[in-house]
Amino acid sequence: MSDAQPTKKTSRIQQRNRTLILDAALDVFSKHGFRGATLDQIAKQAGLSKPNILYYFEGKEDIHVTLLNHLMDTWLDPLRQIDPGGEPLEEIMRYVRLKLEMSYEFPRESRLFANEILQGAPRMGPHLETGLRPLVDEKAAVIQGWIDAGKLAPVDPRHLIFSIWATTQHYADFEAQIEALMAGERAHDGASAYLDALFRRLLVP
Amino acid sequence: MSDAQPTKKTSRIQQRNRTLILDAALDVFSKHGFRGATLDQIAKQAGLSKPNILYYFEGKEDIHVTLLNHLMDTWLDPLRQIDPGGEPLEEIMRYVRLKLEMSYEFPRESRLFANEILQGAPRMGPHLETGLRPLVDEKAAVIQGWIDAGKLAPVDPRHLIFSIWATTQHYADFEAQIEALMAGERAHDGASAYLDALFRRLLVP
Amino acid sequence: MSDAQPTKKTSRIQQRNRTLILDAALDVFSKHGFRGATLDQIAKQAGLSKPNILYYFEGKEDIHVTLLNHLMDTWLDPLRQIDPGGEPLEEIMRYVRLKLEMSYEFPRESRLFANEILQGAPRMGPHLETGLRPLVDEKAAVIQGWIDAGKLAPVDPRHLIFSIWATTQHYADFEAQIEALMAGERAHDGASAYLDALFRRLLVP
Amino acid sequence: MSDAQPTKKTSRIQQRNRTLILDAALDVFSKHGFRGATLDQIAKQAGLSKPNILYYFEGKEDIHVTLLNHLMDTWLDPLRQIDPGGEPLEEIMRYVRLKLEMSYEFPRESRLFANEILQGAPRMGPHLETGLRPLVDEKAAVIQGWIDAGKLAPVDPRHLIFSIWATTQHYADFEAQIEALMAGERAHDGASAYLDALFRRLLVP
DNA sequence: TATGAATGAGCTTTCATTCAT
DNA sequence: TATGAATGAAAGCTCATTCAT
Repeated sequence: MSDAQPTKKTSRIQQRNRTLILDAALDVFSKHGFRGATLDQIAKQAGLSKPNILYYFEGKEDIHVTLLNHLMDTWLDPLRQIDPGGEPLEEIMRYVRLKLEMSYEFPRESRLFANEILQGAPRMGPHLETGLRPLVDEKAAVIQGWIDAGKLAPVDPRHLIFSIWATTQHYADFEAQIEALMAGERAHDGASAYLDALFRRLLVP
Repeated sequence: MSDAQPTKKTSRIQQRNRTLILDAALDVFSKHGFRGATLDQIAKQAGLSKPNILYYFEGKEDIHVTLLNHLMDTWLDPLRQIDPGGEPLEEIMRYVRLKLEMSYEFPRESRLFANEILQGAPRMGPHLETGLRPLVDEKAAVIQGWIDAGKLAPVDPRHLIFSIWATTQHYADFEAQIEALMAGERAHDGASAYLDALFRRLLVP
Repeated sequence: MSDAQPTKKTSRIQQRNRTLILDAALDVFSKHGFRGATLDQIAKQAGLSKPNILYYFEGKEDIHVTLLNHLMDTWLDPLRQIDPGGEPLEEIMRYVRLKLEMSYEFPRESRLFANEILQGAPRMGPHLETGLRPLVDEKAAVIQGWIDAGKLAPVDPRHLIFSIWATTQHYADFEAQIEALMAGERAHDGASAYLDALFRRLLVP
Repeated sequence: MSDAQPTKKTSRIQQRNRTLILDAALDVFSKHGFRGATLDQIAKQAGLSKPNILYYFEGKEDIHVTLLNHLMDTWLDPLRQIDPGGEPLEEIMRYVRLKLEMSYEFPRESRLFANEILQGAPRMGPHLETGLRPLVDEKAAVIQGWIDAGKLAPVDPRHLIFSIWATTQHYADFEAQIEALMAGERAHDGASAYLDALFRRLLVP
């Protein structure tokens, strides 16, 4: 009835609702894990009815997988930005800095990811093998090249990457513990200086 | 030693079954998180009936809390062993080594703990504030003393501890990811050498 | 009157199902007591699925409490109707008659109530103290006034009320026993005449 | 081994334990009803282990039935004592007095019985029909005889008996309600005088 | 006699999902 | 699009009863 344009291309409202749902789901999944989260919680947080949630997504798992897919893209962006033509030490240090900032700005994303890996990545599908691995291989080779060229101290590039992930994401993933141990202090400032020293001393040739 | 007074009368079979249950529960909880774990899984893995599980423990939460209590003790042992009278750099490096070994030998414990912290530590009760914090405060002071005495390079002791936890536990907690990225290689050997270098270079004055 | 504002929006079907459930629950609770009743029985009797029952009520206890709340209102109505301005003896005798009729018309309600009181009224909450007591105090005072005015023989008004409750509700609460002792005879007619004599002779000054 | 007399005649300890169990069960059953009571509660209250309870009785129902059997005997004793050769009015009034005393001295028994009847007497078996009924028939005939002889006012003997039961047992069965309505006052004294008046006025010819 | 240990059946409740509109 | 209504499956837990000693 009426002019009804071919509405197949996801209307404004559709886009808005999908976003609402994903944001609510990110909150809930990152807080309670996949099994601990309920559609009721997500629906309530999104301000939509439960069946309406399932109009936009095929099920609980679909929401989770969609979140992980979106996440992987932005999550790996800093790593992609490591420039083979840049100044080696500064490229790495910038990566550390970016990852730490992401940990503070997107702790929910960090925890969602941590939850998934912690449980054996049952819903990551091929992402680790076909998405992450080639990128890590590529950047590890870049770093190895820098080391071979004497621009960086000789360290295992993969373990270097792991330790950057571990130390930066730790501030998001283990926030409950850090809060309990730092009380009032904001951990942020100290972390930034500390990690800068940690990796700089490791890597100066 | 060994005259076994009839104290609390936990019979042989009781002790055996409690151990069976706790071991099975450690498996299941560390794999699926608290909410994701079911008594059925635990019972099956323990080879006992579900009501029998509840004969030994008051409920799902009781099992989980018991595990966490047991865990905290052994988990913090390496930190307790840092000897204020020892050689500073070697005390720290031994701590790193011990933590990494625990990560390899007790990955389930590490993941159980990570799961709990990740979700805001809802069942850790007073452990973080009254158990962990004093210990960390104490050891941070020891390290600060060493730094003040010029025995270690000046770094924030708390962030140092966090980074040791993060990097060592990472090999247990993110094992799924590491497996995907290291393929055949055993991460262990490389990690040991890498972390030794990472922290040694940071700390030599 | 009747323009039906969209107040709380209890739809037709909702109202119907809530009524179905409450009626089924009245049956089951009055027959087996709170603990003896099961949601399965209620669901079956109501013709609904068990989870659907819990869509309308928060749980077994909620159903029971709702029934008791509804009940108290109608149950005390005859007592409320005792008119301080009426003819004393006839007011009392009408109360006896009404209570006996309720006992025959609503035996399930009587038994539900009896079950609850018999077990110490654990789910009646404040009803006895704040709902029933003031009403009884008030009516007892009215009766005492009549006695003081010489309109009724001097008796303790509270015990009078108790005995009216006891004798009338007995025909509902102890129906199983009465059936066994009266065989074919309908107890109703006899009861009506008997109680009329019992209380009339007591109260004529 | 040793002299071992033929132990089939229930030893001292057996008798003691059966009594312990029955007393505990009376407490628990009268408080929570049959379904609401658990063997655990009974065992704890009796100070015996659960399996030991089942050594003395065949099951939960057996305990309950045993209690009811014991009960019926003593419960009907006052009715049996009504003496056809006695002074009619005083015989009845003594019965009222005895029943009221039992209500105060054995409220648990009264409630156990009330619970059972209230739920349709599913475990009373033939007691009502073959135990109670003949006795009531007999005593109703006695009373009728007294009425026919002009010794008592003409009332229906069965309803008279019902009302005596109802009014006296009410003080035990509805104790929770009475407490709430009488607050501090002991209901006992008032009840005795009130019921004496109630039935005396009814019955004087 | 007595009891730790064990369990099948059943209970209330939760939850992802579907139905009907 | 949107949502009240409905449900099968499964969860945690209880309990009368049995087993084994």
